[in-house]
Parts: sequence; structure tokens; C-alpha cells
Amino acid sequence: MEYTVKQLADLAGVSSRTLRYYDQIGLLKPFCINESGYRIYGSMEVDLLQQILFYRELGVSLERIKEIIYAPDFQEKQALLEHREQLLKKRERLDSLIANVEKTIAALEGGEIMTDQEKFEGFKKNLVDENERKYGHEARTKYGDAVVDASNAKVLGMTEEQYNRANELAEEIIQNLIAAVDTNDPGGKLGQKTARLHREWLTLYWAAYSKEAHAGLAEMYTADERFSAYYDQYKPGAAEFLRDAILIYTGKEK
Amino acid sequence: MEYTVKQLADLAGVSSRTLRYYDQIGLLKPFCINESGYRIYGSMEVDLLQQILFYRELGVSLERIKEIIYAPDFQEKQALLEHREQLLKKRERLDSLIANVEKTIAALEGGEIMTDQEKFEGFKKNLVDENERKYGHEARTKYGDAVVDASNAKVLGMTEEQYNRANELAEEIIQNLIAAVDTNDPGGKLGQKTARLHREWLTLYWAAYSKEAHAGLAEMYTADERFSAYYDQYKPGAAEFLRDAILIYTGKEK
DNA sequence: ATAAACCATTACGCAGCGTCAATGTCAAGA
DNA sequence: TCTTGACATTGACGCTGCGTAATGGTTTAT
Repeated sequence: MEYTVKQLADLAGVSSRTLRYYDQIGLLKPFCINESGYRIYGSMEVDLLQQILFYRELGVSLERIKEIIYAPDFQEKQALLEHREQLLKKRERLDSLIANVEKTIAALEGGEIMTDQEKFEGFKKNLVDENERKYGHEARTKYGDAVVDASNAKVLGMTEEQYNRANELAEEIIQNLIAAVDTNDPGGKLGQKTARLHREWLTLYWAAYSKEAHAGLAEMYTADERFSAYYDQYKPGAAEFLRDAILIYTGKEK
Repeated sequence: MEYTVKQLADLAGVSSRTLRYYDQIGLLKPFCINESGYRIYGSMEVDLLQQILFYRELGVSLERIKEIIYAPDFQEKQALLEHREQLLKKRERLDSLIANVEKTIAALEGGEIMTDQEKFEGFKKNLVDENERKYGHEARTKYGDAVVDASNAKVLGMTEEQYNRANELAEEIIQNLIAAVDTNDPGGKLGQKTARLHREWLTLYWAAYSKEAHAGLAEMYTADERFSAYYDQYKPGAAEFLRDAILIYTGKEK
């Protein structure tokens, strides 16, 4: 039995473009080309295509499929084992992604969402004022009001509970930090407790926590004057101490 | 605090290319461009970048992130719910892929692998002979011996158990089919039992079973003379009957 | 002054096709 | 017989999210 591209494509449930592509990359050549230049596939190609689609179903790349199909001594089992590892890793990553998304959704759902603008009137005003003081109208002109407001959206999306919890934690961090700075040992008990609390506090704002991002933020605490000034007002050197504590906590210290 | 591309990039743990790309697609514009044409980012951009990376972590596309960040009335929760659905679908697919790979590995492992060429001497010879009878030397010339032999590789990868089981099943299918054709009812008890057996048989050859593929194969049973001749030799109209039975079984009948 | 380390723009490359575009072929109906 | 419509061909761009040159200007440290 002989098939044209469309016929074989329909049979196999793929597009004719796919078959032409497979021809192009040398994965599945037609049995022959007829006098009009049409690709003609035979039953042998049907079999090969089935094998190809089988591996494709498994998520194997076309390049690898070519090896599998065309190399008689290919280590099929080894390839499958490796491929399985990759799939498991992918699934792990997916799982954590899903968990994070669900966490974020839950945060949006859990409790009443604080749409009460008044509760944040002061907080919001502070942020906006600071931006405007620093950059004046340039920011608003450049980004438009929408963006400036949007940068506060995350905070506005918090529940009252979360907001209060965040404030408690922030207070706790400051107290710990003040005491910890005196120990002069960022890797010590107090220093590490502060870092741990800081992580907890952070996860209220970031749904996706990672050591790298945490360490990055820590670097910012000394690099960005907004932050260093904020922490140093409680105790000189506090920002630097906190950074070091976090770097040790996340295992990213140099 | 102001940053150049590299500084912000290092801070956030992304490449400078990424930042230039984000600028290019309008996802994150620098605060300003200095007299040398350098991109300068401010603390506001740091915040925005953090939001962007947060969503990126969740696997949201940059295009969608742009919507989320820049549209003040964007339905964040709705977006996240939809995104979660997509992730769940992805995971489902991954799960079945993993299951298939493991099944295939198990098939390769379970029992001794039939490397005993002699057991397949006849089987192999038949297939090869048939190919050569039909296409003569063209096939071997065109594909090279490797491919011709490789098309039998799957069969050679079966264990003895599996091979015997496959033969038993094939015999059973024929017996059922012969009896079923007389009922003239592909959707009847006997017809559907045959289809079920056929599926079982098929899964011994295909690690990745799907209704679509099964139905596709069924269509081939009347379209491809190799198959129709094979089944019709036992009873005229058997191939057509089997096709109809499978189409009903898979729910793909028109 | 010179080298090293940054900055810029431009542009190709990746996987696996989807999707035109322009043109040729083939079977069927008026 | 001619037209129509459904097929076929090759060629080329597009998509995602950047990596990776290539080429040339800028800043900084020595």
C-alpha cells in the first residue's frame, strides 16, 4: 500500500507539515518520489513512523529518535533510563511550581482580601511619596499611573492577617537584629535566628522563595541605600550584619 | 541607588542579555539612558524585576507577565487559576510519560532479553523476506542494512515470555474473530471481546497505547493490503469486521 | 597610555513545527 | 474541454527566551 503525505499524515494523526519536516531533517524519508515530485510512503515507512511517534510520545527529541532508529547498536535501555531521570526532574519542578501557584492563590483567597484602602493609606502614601520625591514626575510620566500603583498591588493583595503577621515579624527581626549585631558573629545563634525570621518574613511577600533570591536581596541590603538606611537607623552596621547572616544562612557566603 | 545592566543582572541573578531582552520586548524598561547610551535602572525597576522573576518562577510566559504587571485591573487570581490548570495538565502528561518509560524499561529488564537469534530466525526471516520480495534491493540500498534490521529491533527486544504471550493472544484473536464475523455485529459481545484482546496484544508491541493510535491502526487494516490479506485469509471480511469492532471499541466510529 | 572590563547594537541559532505564499498536479463535474 | 477544488511542491518567516558571537565605543584601573 502506498500513501501520499496527507494520507499517511491522516493515518498517523500528524500534520503533513510534520512529515515534510521529518523528511527534511532526515528522520523519515519517503519510500520514493514520483514523477510529479510527490512523496510516496510505503508500509515500511508506516512502521518506522509508528516507532518514531512512540518515542516522540515519550518526549524524546527527534535528534535522539534518529539515533535510536538508525543506530542498530544503540543502548536503548540506557537512553530510556536517562530519559526517565529527566522526566522525574521535570515533574519535581512542576510539582513545586504547582505548590507555589496554589500557595499564591490561597493567599489571594484566604480571609478577606484587604481592599480597604484606608488601612494602607499611610503605607501606600509613603511608598508613592518616596518614589515621587526621588524621581518626581518622571516615573509617573514614564510608566503611567497604572504601573506605579501596580507596584503596590502585591501588598494590597494581602489579607489583614498576613499584613499583621508581616508587621509582627518585621518588628521581631529588628529586635533580634539589634541584639545580634552586638555579638559581632553573623554565623552565630542570634544572627542565624534573625536570618531565619527574615526568610519567614520574606515568604509573606514572595510566593517563590529561593536561596539565590534571598542571597541576592541580602546583597542589596548594603548596595541599595533605601535598605541600608532603613536597617542602620536602628543600629549602625545592622544592614551589613544582616547581609552576612543571610549569606551564611543561605550558604552563599564567599 | 542606580544600577547598570550588569549590576542589576548580578543582583537579580539573571544575565545582562535577559535584561536587554526585557527592555526590547517592553517588559522592563530602564529608568533612563545616560549620555553614553547606557541603561540605568533605579530601585523601582528592582522591585518590578522582582515581580517579574516571581511570575517567571511560576512558569508564566513573559507576555502574560507583562499583562499582569502593566494592567492595573488584571484578574490576577483568574490568571493564576488558569495557569494552575495548565500546570496540572502538564503534570498529568508527564505522569503518563513516566509510566510509559518505566513500562518500557521493565519490558527490557523483565526476564532474559531474547538475544537468542534462533528463536526468531523464522519470524525475522519472514519479515525481511517480505520486505525484500516487495521492494527488492531498493529498500536495503536506500536505508542501509541497519535500518531494515532495526525495524525488527523492537521484536527482538521482547522477552521469551512476552513473545509467547503475544503468539497466544494472536491465536486467540483469530479464533474469536472467526466466530465473531458470523454474528455480523462488530459492536456485539464477541466483536468487542476481539477488540479488547487486540488491544492487549497491541500493548505488547507498543509501549504507548492510545485510542487514537489503535483506531488509526484499525483503519490501516482495510487500507493496507498486508493486513487485510492476513486477516481475510482466515475468513473473508475479517479485516473489515475487525476494523469496525476496534473503531466501536475505541469510540472512534463515524 | 594601555589593557581589562564594561557598555551598546545587530543578528544568527535552538526545537518543532504552524502558517502563509506562490505555483504545479490531479480527479471530477458542467 | 474547461474549470474548480483539493491536493502537492519548495521556500521562508514566526514563535519562546534568551545564548552567543561580532564589532565597536566607554569607563576604570594601573
